[in-house]
Amino acid sequence: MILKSQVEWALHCCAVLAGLPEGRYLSTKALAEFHGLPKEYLSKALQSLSQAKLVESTLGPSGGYRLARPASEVSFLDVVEAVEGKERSFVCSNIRANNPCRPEGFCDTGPCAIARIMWEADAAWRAKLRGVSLAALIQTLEQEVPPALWRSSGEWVKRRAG
Amino acid sequence: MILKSQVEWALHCCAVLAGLPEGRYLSTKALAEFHGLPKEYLSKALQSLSQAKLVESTLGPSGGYRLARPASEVSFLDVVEAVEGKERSFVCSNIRANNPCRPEGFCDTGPCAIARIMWEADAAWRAKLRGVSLAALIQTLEQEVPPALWRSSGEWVKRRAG
DNA sequence: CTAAATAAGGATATGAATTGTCCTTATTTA
DNA sequence: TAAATAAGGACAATTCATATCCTTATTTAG
Ligand code: SF4
Ligand code: SF4
Repeated sequence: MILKSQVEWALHCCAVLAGLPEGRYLSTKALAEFHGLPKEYLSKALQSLSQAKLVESTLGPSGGYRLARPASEVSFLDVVEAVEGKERSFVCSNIRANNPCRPEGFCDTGPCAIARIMWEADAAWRAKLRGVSLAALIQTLEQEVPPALWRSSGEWVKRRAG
Repeated sequence: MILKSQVEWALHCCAVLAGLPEGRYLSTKALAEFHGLPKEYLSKALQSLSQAKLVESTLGPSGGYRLARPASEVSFLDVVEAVEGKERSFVCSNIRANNPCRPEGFCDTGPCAIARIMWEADAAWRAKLRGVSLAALIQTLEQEVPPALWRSSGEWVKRRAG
């Protein structure tokens, strides 16, 4: 059960977009270069973010993406679900229905305890992700990333932002 | 990010084994019939449980599996990790190393904030699963499963237990 | 106005993981 | 002694993640 690498890519891209000067856009090409990723495939992840309304896009030279909301109002969960989907990680194939002791036409009432427990764990995972915003991430990164690298990266991004 | 169906199978099998009379074994064949699953493939899941020391096995007629510990001391997490592995769901491919602004030979100190946050969510998921034992599951099931079905299933299992 | 740059997305190829089957071997009990 | 079983190796089928290529419509820069 491994998250797709697009989740990591999307989180990194959102972190960069969150540091963009107000109103500017950053293109797929720039984001791909900055992270050393295949442009065409990264594009799919960005399209997922766009479909989820987390980012806005514009066309043409100086086009690209920007956050559709303040970074404080975009959570990790938003990004993860945009890429990975909202489905729960445990899917019940209802194998209890195969129990040979069941009377004919027996019908279960709702999900069983096993599924409920697995889903509670899933909910705990999502709650944790919901509790962290991109703004909080940026704040942590700013403290942790060496100042020289932080500054040069910021300038690189501004140079490429249309 | 979907858990393999073997997780569901393993949990169901453990639930059945937890209800087994003291000291008896239940075979792969019986477990497969009870759940309507392919015997050969279910066998792989049971082997995982065996390798994780959650169940004990014995050979020959009347052979099969039984829990290696009291049901109160086997958690959902034990079962899930036996089948799905202990690796975290978020893997970091360290794409920050591709940042074109990095000085040559720059070396990061430890995992970044993105990875740490994802791993915290993973830990929350595992904590939830660690908090529920097979004994607790059985108790819930006994309350929820219709008494007639509960009883007939118990008898079916006893008949097949070697 | 024109040409270049871009997002969006369809089609398709590749590789890896999951799911499933089949067979052999060693062991244990009936 | 023979049947039943766990263990596990080999392999096939399917699904999914990853990646590339191409077309289209739109927007801005020049
Ligand atoms: S017992 Fe629960 S997890 Fe298993 S098949 Fe039924 S609903 Fe699904
Ligand atoms: S920023 Fe974090 S998640 Fe991204 S590559 Fe670095 S350590 Fe991994």
